[in-house]
Amino acid sequence: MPDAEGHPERSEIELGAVLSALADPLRRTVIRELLRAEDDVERTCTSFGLWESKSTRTHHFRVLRQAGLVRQVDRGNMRGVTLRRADLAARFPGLLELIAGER
Amino acid sequence: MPDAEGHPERSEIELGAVLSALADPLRRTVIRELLRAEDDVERTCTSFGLWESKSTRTHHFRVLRQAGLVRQVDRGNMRGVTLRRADLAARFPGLLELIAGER
DNA sequence: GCTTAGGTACGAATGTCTACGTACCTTCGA
DNA sequence: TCGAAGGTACGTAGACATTCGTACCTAAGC
Repeated sequence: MPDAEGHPERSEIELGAVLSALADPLRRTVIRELLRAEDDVERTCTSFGLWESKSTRTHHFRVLRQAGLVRQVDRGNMRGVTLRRADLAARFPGLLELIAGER
Repeated sequence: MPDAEGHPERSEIELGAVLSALADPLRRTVIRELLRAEDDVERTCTSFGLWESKSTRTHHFRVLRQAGLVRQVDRGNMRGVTLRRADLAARFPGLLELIAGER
C-alpha cells in the first residue's frame, strides 16, 4: 500500500492547489459525480466512467488527493474515494456549488 | 491597437478557463488587487507591482482577458484594466469572494 | 521631431502537465 | 494455486505554460 498518504489537513488545503486541480475537466467531472451522490459515498476509482488508462486515472486521483479535494482510504484490494465535503465547505464556502452548477 | 479583443460574452465565460486563469498565483494577485478597490476602477497593467517583465505581464493579462475575468479597453497609449465583477458574480456566484478571502 | 512610458507581437528556452505502456502489488473468487 | 480486478510506480513522449529578450507601436511632453 504505497502512498495512500498525501492528504493535507483541512487548514493546509491551499486555494491555488484546489484551483489547479479543478482546472482539468476530467477532474471536475469526478468531483461533480461525487457531488451528485447525496452523502459521502465511498466509490472506487474505476466507477467514474472508463475514460483514459489506469495510470492516467491514478495520476488524476493523486492530484485530487494532494490538493485536498478527495480522501482515499486503502481497502487493500481497492481504494475508497470520498469527497472532502465538510473540509471544502469550511475552507472555501461556495466552491462546491460552483462546480456542481457547471453545465 | 492589436487585439484589444478576445473578450468572451458573459454567457460564454467558461468555468474551466476561469479556474485555469485563477490557478496562477500572479493572476490571483491581480484579481485580488482589483477586488480590493471598491468600484470598477480602471487601472493600468503596470500599477499592480512590478514583478516580472513587460512581455510576461502582457501574457498574464491576455489570459485573464480571454478567460473573461477582466476587461481591457484601449486608451491608445495605455490599456484600462477593469474587473468584470457583475459578469462574474452573475455567472459564478461566490467565486470572487473565494479569491478575495485568500490569505 | 525626439524621447519616454505603457503595451503588444513574436520567437526561443525552460518547465510543468497529461497520457501512456510496462511491470508490479494486493485481494477476491474459482 | 491460479487467475482476474483494482491500483500504484516509474519512465517516457508530446502538449501546453511560463518566462524572457527583442523589435515594434502609440500617445504625451519637451
